[in-house]
Amino acid sequence: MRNIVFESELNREQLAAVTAPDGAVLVIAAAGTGKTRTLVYRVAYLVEKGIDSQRLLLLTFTNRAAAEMLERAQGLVGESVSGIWGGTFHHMANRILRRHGDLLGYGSDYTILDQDDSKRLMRDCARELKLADKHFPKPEVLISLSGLASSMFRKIEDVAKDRFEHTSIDIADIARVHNRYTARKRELNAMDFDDLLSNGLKLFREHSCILERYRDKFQHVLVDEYQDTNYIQAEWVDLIAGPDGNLLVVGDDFQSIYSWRGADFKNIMTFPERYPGARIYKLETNYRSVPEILSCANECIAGNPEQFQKSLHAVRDPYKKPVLVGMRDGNEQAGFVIERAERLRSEGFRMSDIVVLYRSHFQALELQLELARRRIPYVITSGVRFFEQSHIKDVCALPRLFNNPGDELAFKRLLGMWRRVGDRTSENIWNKLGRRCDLRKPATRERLGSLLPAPAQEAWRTVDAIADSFQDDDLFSDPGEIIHRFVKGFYDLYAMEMFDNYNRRMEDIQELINYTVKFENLDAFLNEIALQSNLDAETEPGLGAEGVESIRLSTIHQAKGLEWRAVFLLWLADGLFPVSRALVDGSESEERRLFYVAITRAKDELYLCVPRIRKTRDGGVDLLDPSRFVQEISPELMSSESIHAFS
DNA sequence: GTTTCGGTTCTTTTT
DNA sequence: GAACCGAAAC
Repeated sequence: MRNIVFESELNREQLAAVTAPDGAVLVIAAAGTGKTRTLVYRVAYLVEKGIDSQRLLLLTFTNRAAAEMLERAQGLVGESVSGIWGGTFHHMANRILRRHGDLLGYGSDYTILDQDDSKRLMRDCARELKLADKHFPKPEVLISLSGLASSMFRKIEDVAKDRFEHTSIDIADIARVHNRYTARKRELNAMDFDDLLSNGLKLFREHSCILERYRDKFQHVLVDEYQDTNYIQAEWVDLIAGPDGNLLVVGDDFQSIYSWRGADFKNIMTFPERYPGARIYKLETNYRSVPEILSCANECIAGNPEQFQKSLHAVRDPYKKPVLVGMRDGNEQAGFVIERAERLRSEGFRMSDIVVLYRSHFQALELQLELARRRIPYVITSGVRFFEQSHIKDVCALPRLFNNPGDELAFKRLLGMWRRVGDRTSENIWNKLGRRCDLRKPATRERLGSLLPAPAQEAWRTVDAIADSFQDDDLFSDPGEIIHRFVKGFYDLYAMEMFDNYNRRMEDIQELINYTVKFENLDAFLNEIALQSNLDAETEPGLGAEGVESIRLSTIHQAKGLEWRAVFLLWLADGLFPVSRALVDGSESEERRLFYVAITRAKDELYLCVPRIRKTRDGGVDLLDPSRFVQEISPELMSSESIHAFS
């Protein structure tokens, strides 16, 4: 362990927060003020003070944030932080529920429904109740209602009423689907993401002995991005820390961009009331951005007068103003970004110093095409998450079923790939097998074979052979080997027939197999992938799959907490950003916070792209107004450019 | 009765 | 792309 001189490695604001005495601590950390640094040094400080790292709990919102913090902490104090419990709220809840879920009536082998699973399940419930017509809310909407109900501890009827008060939607129908969905999850011994949190809370509320155990275990609780906590998460943190516990939370109300999933920045605002003795520290010295960018950010904050006003103090030297770029359409925008990125590169920027940010995934389409055409390497944090792609879920079905013979969804997914087996057939067979299917038992496999229609026999034989070979090798708990043999024996051919981009998908699967090496057994692997959204979160930022320096393309949400030397912000037009929906449902101020998050990602250069027209689906064009967020910034704070590539 | 196929439509943000 | 829908095929 190297000798850390806290006084010289931190500024006054940071040092005060890092060395804060025990008890409740609130750190208000504006963008770019060294929030992560502060948390990491706090961990180091506690460890140096002699706190056993196993008695630290570090909660974050993303896997990436957790990984980064643990890594940096390890860099500071070495292996002595290896025992720290660090991860997302969902991870921690899962870890605890695996151990004590039986108290809530869950088997310890419960499955976690990812977004795709929940959506399908919800869709099936709606169909079952004959509520799946055009005018009924879509599964995603129903999921989010259920989630809001659970994360705000409100009745589904009330949540639905807020949303559908003046429509023809029958609230009772929503409740019926919701109840069916809840019942189905129980039947499946499954939890969706919201259940992990609400059951985590329920466990603590109803079983004080368990709560005591964890409260004793964790001497210090640290929470990152506290402004994004929802009701449940805040309550859960309150419980595990205890009223007199050592709880340090870090956040910035102005970076609260998750209210649509229940986050409530009142949690951070009311923290001092809930912890009357709490010490409050503010970090306002911004090390990241040049003053010109910060001036724009500060004007943006003023757009939300109902929020706590703050100003970022710059320490960097003046450089140049953010650039407001007017262009005709998406193609010109793509052309501009590429042309300017190349120029930046010739000025000494690395490709990984550059990011392109946008409100919604589809807004990156034209740019992606253009980058691909010109063979410029880029990485994108894609809309479809790695582990939710159909081919990945396909090859995980068999390992899942080996691991948990009661996993109905995995069973149906597996059989669904076989010829002439669809929803109905797999449902019937599942019932005939007694609603579980232990493929490790030869007798079960034989029974399954006898129930299948003739065209599916061939696929069954390969699975039978795989299971058989494992009997000898005792490889049932090696996920990589299961997937490998499944692909070799069946999926390879299947994928070739099914997908036109067969090659790319097989590369993904190979990557998945490599990824399994990290895990000791099947259970650990399956547990992880349910809560992991992307593989590339693990790889070096700025590097593509082959380790090539690349430009990153990302939604603003996914860029939170990160920084780049140059930021391009696309589609700054009213209706696109802010999205039109936000303007009717009153979330304009959240969009403005999102805009703030976007511009504060930039260290040196910021390009605000404002296209004037957009092609509509039917081949016409939409005239766009520049985003109100851009118009709110005083013109003299920006320099203007206009692109006329084709005129 | 089920599955498969071919055409059409849509795309906010994440664990 | 992928989810959905209706029509054709098993």
